[in-house]
Amino acid sequence: MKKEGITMKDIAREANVSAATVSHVINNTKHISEVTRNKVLEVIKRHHYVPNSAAKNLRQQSSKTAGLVVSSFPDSFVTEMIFAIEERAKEMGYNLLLVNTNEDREYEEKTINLLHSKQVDGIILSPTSGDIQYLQNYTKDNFPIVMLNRYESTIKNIPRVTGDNFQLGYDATMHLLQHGHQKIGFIYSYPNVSTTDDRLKGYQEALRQYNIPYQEEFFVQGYAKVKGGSDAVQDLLTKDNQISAFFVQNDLMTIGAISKIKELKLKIPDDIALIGFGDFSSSHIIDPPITNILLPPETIGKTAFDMLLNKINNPNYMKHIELPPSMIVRKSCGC
Amino acid sequence: MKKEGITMKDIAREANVSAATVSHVINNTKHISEVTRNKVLEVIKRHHYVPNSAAKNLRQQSSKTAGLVVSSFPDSFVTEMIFAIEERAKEMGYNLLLVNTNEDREYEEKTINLLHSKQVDGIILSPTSGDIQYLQNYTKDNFPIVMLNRYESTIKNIPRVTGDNFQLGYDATMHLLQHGHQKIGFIYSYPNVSTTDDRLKGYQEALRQYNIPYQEEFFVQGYAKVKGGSDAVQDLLTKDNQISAFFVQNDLMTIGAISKIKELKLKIPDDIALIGFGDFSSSHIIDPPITNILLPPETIGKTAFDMLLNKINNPNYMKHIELPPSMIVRKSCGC
DNA sequence: TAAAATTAGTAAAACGATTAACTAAATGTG
DNA sequence: CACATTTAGTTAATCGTTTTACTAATTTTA
Repeated sequence: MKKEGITMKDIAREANVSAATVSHVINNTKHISEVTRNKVLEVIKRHHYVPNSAAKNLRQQSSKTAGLVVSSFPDSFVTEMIFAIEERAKEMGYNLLLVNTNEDREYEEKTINLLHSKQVDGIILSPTSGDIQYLQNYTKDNFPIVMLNRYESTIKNIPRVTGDNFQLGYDATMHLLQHGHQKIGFIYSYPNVSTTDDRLKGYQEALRQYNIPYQEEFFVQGYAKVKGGSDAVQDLLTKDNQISAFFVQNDLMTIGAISKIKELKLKIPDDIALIGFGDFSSSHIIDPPITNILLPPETIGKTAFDMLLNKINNPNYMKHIELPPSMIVRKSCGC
Repeated sequence: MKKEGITMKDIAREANVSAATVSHVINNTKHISEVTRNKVLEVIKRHHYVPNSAAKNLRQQSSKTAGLVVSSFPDSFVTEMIFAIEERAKEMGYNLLLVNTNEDREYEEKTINLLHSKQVDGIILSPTSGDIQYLQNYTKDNFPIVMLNRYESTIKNIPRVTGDNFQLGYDATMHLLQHGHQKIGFIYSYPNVSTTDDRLKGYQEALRQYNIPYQEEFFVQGYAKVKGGSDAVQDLLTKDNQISAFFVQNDLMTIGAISKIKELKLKIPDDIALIGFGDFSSSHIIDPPITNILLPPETIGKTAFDMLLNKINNPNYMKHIELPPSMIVRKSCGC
């Protein structure tokens, strides 16, 4: 499709000025007399002229566009982060190119390449698991990248904002331990990512303080949807029917877990206690209301964008930000 | 930030060929001998060279990027549509520039301008309420736009995919009427948009068939979040405590509505029946499980992208697609 | 009033690809 | 062998801006 649009030259001709003048009027890059300026603006308005930004980008080597690469999608925590980033980008006059890699490392690398070639000014990346050393190709050229929510511990030179997932795992587990639970199932969806790893470390540390040995079979993976939560509960209870509590790592799985527990005619929190991650909106009307431990998606999102902006404006910018978790105590934990 | 990247010329020089040859190798636009091709590819690989797409776009007048402009965000129906569109775009080799207008008409218009100037190949738009005649500036130049989910009835020449919201309103209302309800509250969030209007017409038509006069005060607006749902319920029950059923237009509001109903110590469905829109994942574990009427977000999303592609490839493409609603009957309706 | 400084605008060279039109060498054909 | 065709690659124009370096006219200054 050829879009034979109006160009700056056309505007210039019609306003009897040079293209340079039109450009200066549009960008306020030089003082142009009131009369000329108005003449130009009038022609622009009349034709609904908007400058071609491919040309502009090409010339300026910048696009006022940022890439946002997430590794998974419809879980309310991620959605809200995306929303916050979009909002912040908008405020700052940026656009956002959104890509979901679906936890595919290969695709992630291709995406970063593509976005880079699209002249985005920087990328916010929530990495998949797996080796992301390829990122060093970009960072060594100082191409601005910041890591969102997850990080890769071997890569130190990329700014990042994450939650304090160690603390999160620790707090949630501690809370359940304090209620007297000894066998606590840990249900997660993505292996080998910092969020899971750190929460597990927190979980282990809490157990250690209670002198309870860590049992690997209580650390169970499931598909990050409702079904995954149900299956994980089933799996865990089959392994050991003494398990009396679950700590579930995302909202859909939490729903699945509850649904399975109810299906098994077990009572929450009397037979099984439960803490879920993230404050999804239905938590408080579910019976019993769910106790959640959470991180602030909006803050994480906005911070990520601000970091990216800093990195764009200052190649030496470097910071690792870790936000603390908080807990909304309702009934499912046994309180 | 200047990114002094490697250009095609650099690759050409190093491979001892012309830039044209490099381009041909990359794009397979001309037969190049095996030996030259490999030489070029080797140099490209060695430098991690990726063509500058600002230049490419400028030259080709196309960007393989589509704009996606939504009017609101974190409600699972919209999220899933976005997800589906992103997925389809990816399959088709497109990228997506995502903007949320937050129901702001002015901003919507600015956004369309901006995206247009960014050389997107087309735009998928879920319009705000209000006058969108400005779109005609684009359609008359055959700039590809398709309307998603909502439409504006005065604009006929833009392809669109929506749900059959008349049927949806009709079916939901009918269902409640069949359970003997006479006074049914209709809780919505966005006025003057086709989705609301059409559902209302369906609601009215159903009432008409039962010879029940339409009462405008049962048609109540609320903020599209949990709180909005609670407030609307409160508002309606204050107006008329004979109201025995609610039809709620989005997931978060449904949750708010339930929460308020429970707070008032009313039983669902005995005292108050309820049908919500959209199949959010917690519907079935809420007590009682919620009856939902819904539209298929994935189908709508994918269809929208396919339509856009059609429109991009054929300026005369024109179609209005309307997808039928379906109902998931659980307990909250009184079944 | 002559020189200097300011103002208002322009010409033309980028930016980095694609692609139509061309050339030169190699191969095929009668 | 002479001519046509195919193959492999190149040259240079082009896309639509921005921006540096320039000019010409006007105003200020001494």
